[in-house]
Amino acid sequence: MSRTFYVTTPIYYVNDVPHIGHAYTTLAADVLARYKRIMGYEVFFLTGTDEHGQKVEKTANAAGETPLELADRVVKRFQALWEKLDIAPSDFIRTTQERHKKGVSHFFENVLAKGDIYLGQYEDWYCTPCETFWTETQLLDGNCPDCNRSTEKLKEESYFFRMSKYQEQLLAHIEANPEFIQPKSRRNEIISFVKEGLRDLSVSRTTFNWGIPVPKNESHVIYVWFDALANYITALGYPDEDGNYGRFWPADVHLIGKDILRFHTVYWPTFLMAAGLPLPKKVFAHGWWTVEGQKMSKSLQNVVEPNMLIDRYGVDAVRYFLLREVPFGLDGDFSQAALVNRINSDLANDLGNLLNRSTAMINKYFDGQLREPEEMAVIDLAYRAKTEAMVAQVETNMEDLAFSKALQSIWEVVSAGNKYIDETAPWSLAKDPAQSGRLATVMYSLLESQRIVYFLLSAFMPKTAVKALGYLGCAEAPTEAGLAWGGLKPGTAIVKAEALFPRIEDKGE
RNA sequence: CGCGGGGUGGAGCAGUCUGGUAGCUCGUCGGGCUCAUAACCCGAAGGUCGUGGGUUCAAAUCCCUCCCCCGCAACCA
Repeated sequence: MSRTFYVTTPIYYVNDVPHIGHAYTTLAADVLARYKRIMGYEVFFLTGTDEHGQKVEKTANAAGETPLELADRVVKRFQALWEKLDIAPSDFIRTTQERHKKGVSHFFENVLAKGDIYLGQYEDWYCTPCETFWTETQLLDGNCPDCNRSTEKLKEESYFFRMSKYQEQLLAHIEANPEFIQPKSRRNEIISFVKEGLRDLSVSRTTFNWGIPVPKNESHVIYVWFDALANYITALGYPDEDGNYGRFWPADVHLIGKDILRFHTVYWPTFLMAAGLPLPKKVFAHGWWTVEGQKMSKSLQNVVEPNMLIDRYGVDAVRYFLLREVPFGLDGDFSQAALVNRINSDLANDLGNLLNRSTAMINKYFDGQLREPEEMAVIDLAYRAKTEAMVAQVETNMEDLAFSKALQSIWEVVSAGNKYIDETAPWSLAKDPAQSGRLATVMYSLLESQRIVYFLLSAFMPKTAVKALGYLGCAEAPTEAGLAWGGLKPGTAIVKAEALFPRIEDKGE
């Protein structure tokens, strides 16, 4: 029985267009999925779109189209971006699909039947022009915080989820499973939130129609979060126990942005508890990007368009930058200057140049043919040991979702390679025919270390890895076994590499 | 007094739990090398570790005061 791994992104709201934030989460999931596949896991990587809710309904009406037409349009943009980013999900779920609606209805009825959903009265301050309910504390001087007009107390019939009932059980789960909510600061946030007390949650709406109807009471639609969160199981075929659901649930990790932490660590787990289903093993909330030092917002018109970045800098440079620049879990700033800096320094100078000088030398000295290495000297063994240690470090880092650290670990070996060349001075060895065997060993070590580097990098930069491995005469797909030293076969023809990442001279302007 | 995180060389960060030469990346300056994408390797300059006080032989690290920044504070995808 093979090991499985299930990773998800949030499903993105179609009222928004794809930006760097969406790309970030989805990219992280893709890298994790690729890495786990290399390590021999059977991986299911899910992303998709959330298409219900009042905002979608309103936006579609304003644009003179149906909500579904709007969704179809936006879904294409998301899918096109993932393709362009070399992101390859196993499935793409849309909340308007039949499989999802069926699953959600079943999930709702299940909890209803267990008595944890009941019909009651929702009462709060309502802003009629905005068609939005606000809580007492959200109001500004009694007025709507959005439009500043007056609000009135309104009652509406609503189904409620008995969330309060699960407060202690949830707290116990969070405390017994330190890995459940990450990073730790977020975990503390949620613990103190839950300790303040959970109230029952309104899980239906009657003020609009664009959603999944409550079973047997179609004047209500199911609350968007109840609907949306369930995608993680409906995409697997829930409630059908056979197939993917039985195979992949519970999820190994839900990757989310920090803005939707509570929905994933309070609402979702308590829904699952009520339904009697296992909880996801881990929820990881990553940080937020600012852009050139400023908060990303539509009104500032500084929302970073990933398509433009890819066209300008290349897909792998963008993939690398996003995961290298900032520790996953912390906020970071996106700037073109920083991106250019990373490309020049890490990708061109360190990584690409190492491949160039290595493959150039073997072509110059050995006609492009990899020779059998002789006995390794101390310096070679140290370099090899460093390479082998990297594999273990990357494994640890990936387990912690510390993408940035994983890349740092890889770059330590890249740097060690550049230093190794300097210290072994192959150009001197090449001048002395008696040193030919020594030179063969150095060249082998140099290329073999890089082969392993690119095996690991194939999770982060798939296209670059294939290209680089091609120069190294290595066509096999990266596997865990292939991470061991000694994979390159003597006799292999090594091609002199073109620059993987040409330096960028104009600094981003 | 709501809860929590943070303020470290020009920039971004680590180190704080388990006190004892303040470290990394980028940038700057000097040197080396010539295989390479003017790349690479070595070295140097640069910090009273937010403020004030306390504990200690010794504090970025422990305790207290104050200042500043940022999250969370429920139905908002």
